[in-house]
Amino acid sequence: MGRLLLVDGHSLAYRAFYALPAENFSTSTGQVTNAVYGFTSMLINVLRDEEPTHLAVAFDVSKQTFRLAEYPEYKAGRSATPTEFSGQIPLIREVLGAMGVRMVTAEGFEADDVICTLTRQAREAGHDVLVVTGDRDAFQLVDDRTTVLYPVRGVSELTRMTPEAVVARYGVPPERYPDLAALVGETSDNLPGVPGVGPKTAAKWITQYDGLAGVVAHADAIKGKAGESFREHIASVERNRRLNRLLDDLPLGVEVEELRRPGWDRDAIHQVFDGLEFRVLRERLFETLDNDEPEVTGGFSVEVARPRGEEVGAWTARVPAGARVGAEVVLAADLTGPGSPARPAALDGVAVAAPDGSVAVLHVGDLLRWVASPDGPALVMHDAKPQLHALARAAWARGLGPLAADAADDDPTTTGEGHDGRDGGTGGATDDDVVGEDGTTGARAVASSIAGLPSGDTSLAAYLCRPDQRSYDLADLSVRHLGRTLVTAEPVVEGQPVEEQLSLGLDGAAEQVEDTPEDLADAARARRDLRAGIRAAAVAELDAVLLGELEEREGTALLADLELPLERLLVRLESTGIAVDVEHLEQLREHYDVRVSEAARLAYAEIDEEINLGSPKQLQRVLFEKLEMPKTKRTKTGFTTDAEALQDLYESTEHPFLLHLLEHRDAIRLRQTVEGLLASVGEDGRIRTTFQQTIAATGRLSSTDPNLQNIPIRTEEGRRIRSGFVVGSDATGPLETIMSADYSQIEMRIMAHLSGDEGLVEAFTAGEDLHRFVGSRVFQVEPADVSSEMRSKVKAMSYGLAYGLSAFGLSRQLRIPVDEARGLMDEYFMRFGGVRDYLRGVVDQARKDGWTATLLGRRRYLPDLTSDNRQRREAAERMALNAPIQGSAADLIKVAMLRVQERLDAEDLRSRMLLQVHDELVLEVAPGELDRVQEIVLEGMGGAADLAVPLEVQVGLGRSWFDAAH
DNA sequence: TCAGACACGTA
DNA sequence: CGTACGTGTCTGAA
Repeated sequence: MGRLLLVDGHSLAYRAFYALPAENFSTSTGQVTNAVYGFTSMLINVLRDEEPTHLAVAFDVSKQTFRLAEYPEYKAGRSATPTEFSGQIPLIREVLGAMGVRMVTAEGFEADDVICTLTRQAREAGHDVLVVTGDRDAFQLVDDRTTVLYPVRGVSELTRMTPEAVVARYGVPPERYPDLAALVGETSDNLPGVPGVGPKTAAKWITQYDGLAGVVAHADAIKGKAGESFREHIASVERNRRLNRLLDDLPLGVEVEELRRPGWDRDAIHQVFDGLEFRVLRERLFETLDNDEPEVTGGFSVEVARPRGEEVGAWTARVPAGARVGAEVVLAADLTGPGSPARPAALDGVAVAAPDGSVAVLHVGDLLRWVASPDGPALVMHDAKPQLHALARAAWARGLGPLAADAADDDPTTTGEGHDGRDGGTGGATDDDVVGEDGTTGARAVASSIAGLPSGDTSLAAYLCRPDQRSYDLADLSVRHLGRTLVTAEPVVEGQPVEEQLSLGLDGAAEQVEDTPEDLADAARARRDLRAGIRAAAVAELDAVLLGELEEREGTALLADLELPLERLLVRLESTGIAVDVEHLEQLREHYDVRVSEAARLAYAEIDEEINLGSPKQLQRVLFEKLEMPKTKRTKTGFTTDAEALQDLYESTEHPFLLHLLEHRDAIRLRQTVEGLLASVGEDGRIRTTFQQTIAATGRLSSTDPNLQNIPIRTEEGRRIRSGFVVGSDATGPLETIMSADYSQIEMRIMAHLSGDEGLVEAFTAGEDLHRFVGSRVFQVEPADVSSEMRSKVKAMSYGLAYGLSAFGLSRQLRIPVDEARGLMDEYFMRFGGVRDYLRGVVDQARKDGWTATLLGRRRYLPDLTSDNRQRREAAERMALNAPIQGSAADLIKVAMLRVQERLDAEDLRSRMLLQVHDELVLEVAPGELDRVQEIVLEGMGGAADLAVPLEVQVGLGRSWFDAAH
């Protein structure tokens, strides 16, 4: 089932022509291009926003139509088409030709009839249809699966005409629209309507008499002047109706399937756009195209060598010192194999792809020695963090001891030992020792070489280029940026019969597989080598392309100096983990469990039945049907039962069920949180999260598996969970305390810095409570006279501003009238005009450039800022307001993390960083190091940037995360 | 079994 | 009709 986009070429070009000032759009040769520009721009927007699968543009071909034959005055009286316009039609056709868009015409008919016919065909084929036209006759096509996008205000905005929208605007359903138009007339077609009859009257009649035919039949019954006028003009009304009926049975000789969106001819587009001197438009077009399936040429074909001993040096010699090589670890078995969720896999070497295209799988020891040597390469990986974990485990397991990059593993039983059995099972080919023939010499160099890996990471590079993408899958990037498919065998999965897996082979082609166990194991290993080899080769090529792209976006330093070092630091945070008091958590679970049962029991007693309290559907039945409570805010599937709504309901009904329900919700959630944490405690009593570095479009980290960035803190009961995160031990012995350090009001400080607003800057240097200070300005009272109510209003507004909050939103949040909210905002902007100017400027700049930027130049691209769809556009505007602020805060804490770790390492301290929670760092401090660590943290965080306002850092200490909070 | 909707925790 | 996330449950479709 697809979506067909049909565009009325003439109608839109015409609109564009009159909407855009010709003098601003002409090429150096004097060719006027305003219509071409407006038309193309609109088309790109619609392609981007609506993502049609099929596409055609209809044009009128001749003046001689059946309508003209019936009514010689049809469309008469139009002023002659200016030559500046008609001259642009061939250019539009050129653009469409280059884009491979099918153009459809029919001799003797209008574009509307073509569109109507194609609409019918597409509907019969089961497709949805979108029609873009400035001709209102098309409204008759609208139904639940056909939408007309009708331009308003030139071509800058399109109105979505659904059946509901047609009814709302004209008072008649879409199929009756032509009846209405026949009565009212259509000036642009020179079809006069009934004098004295406007849309209101026409709609009334049509509804009353069930259509135009009924109106005509009852003509004599219609009273008044309008009725009289109608009777005099019945003939022309009926003629209008004949003329505005669109034809759906033209012999076009086109099948809908032929309209499937074609592959793009990039060269042709470049040529045409060069001629038209469209620069920005070309970028927008390619951005849109790049989001679609690009054309793909061949795949990668590599020969994978497995050099050993002497052969290793021979192979590595082909790589110049410092050259960038792609690398991908070869796992002895897949991580996702059945029954082994997230179990560390053994390493069976590392595939490396040399600049000359040759690929080898090196044993871990050989690779690390090579990297550590003076003529070692620069390794580039894709999503290096999990691979670095595997490498570090492998090195540890081979007797190298904890690595600098991974010094926290103090329990060898969790580090990847115990996979020997599997190695044996897949061929017995275990890796050789990291330590070479020359004994332990060089082990230290090898260890530090891992600490410096990787030199590049293509997933980070891709993320910095386009941080809004959902995933940075190597195969997708390869298709998008290299135009090559990544055909790799799926890794052999543990737990499934190897024979079955291998019989499929690459590309599903049968492979020659002998059936001795040794042969099967060799074949499985060869497949894993090939897979990793192909990926390494892709990484090497992708690296070059993405570095170029990143350079254009001025993000090279961000990658090299921030994200890559941070990735290495995150490896350490993740492998360190944070200690938990399991006993405490187990007691807490029991406690919450009692609360859950008790709340459920009381809730059931109130309603005399045992429903599933976790089912919004069942809750809706009980609340709104059984108990007949007032309806709450609508959701897609009914009425909301969220906590805020339940609280409101309680205030109006005082029904005790609601309290028990809220209590149940709260308790069940806390129990779930604790259970999740308990489930992820490792054998050493520590919890290890995974920090995602390429997920948040603003540049923040995120935490998963478990998420340690959303541990409760707001409620007393929830905070008890934080007491379960405690100070632990390392290999040397127990550490002393947990340290929590957070930035206070980081986002507001960034706002002050970026806006340069004098008042706000002063607020941070005045030594007064921020919100009290702001409140005194807004309400024009002495700071001491700012009431707590004033303070909380101002606080909500200040933070809301960074999110693009509207007066409406503010009124809803504060439960005050919209007018009061608006007054509050006006007053705020009056006092802090710099903030207003800044916020306005951010959106304007982003619309012009296409992106926002943070303090460190991290960009976020927001193409929807020019969308014709108001919802999308306004959503993008709010993102544009927030991205520089949230993103700059993310920049700062990342810088701070690196600064802090740099000092901890330089001074060889045992204390270590455990968690990052957006504006907070959690550390574990070793005995005797407290003062020094506190200095380092205060200096590292406070000095992360030199802003117009000071960066204030609060530090707390305690045996648990709760105790360390302040 | 999977995706979407809902609800809710954090900054 | 306030940004950025992750996780759990329920539900209906596949």
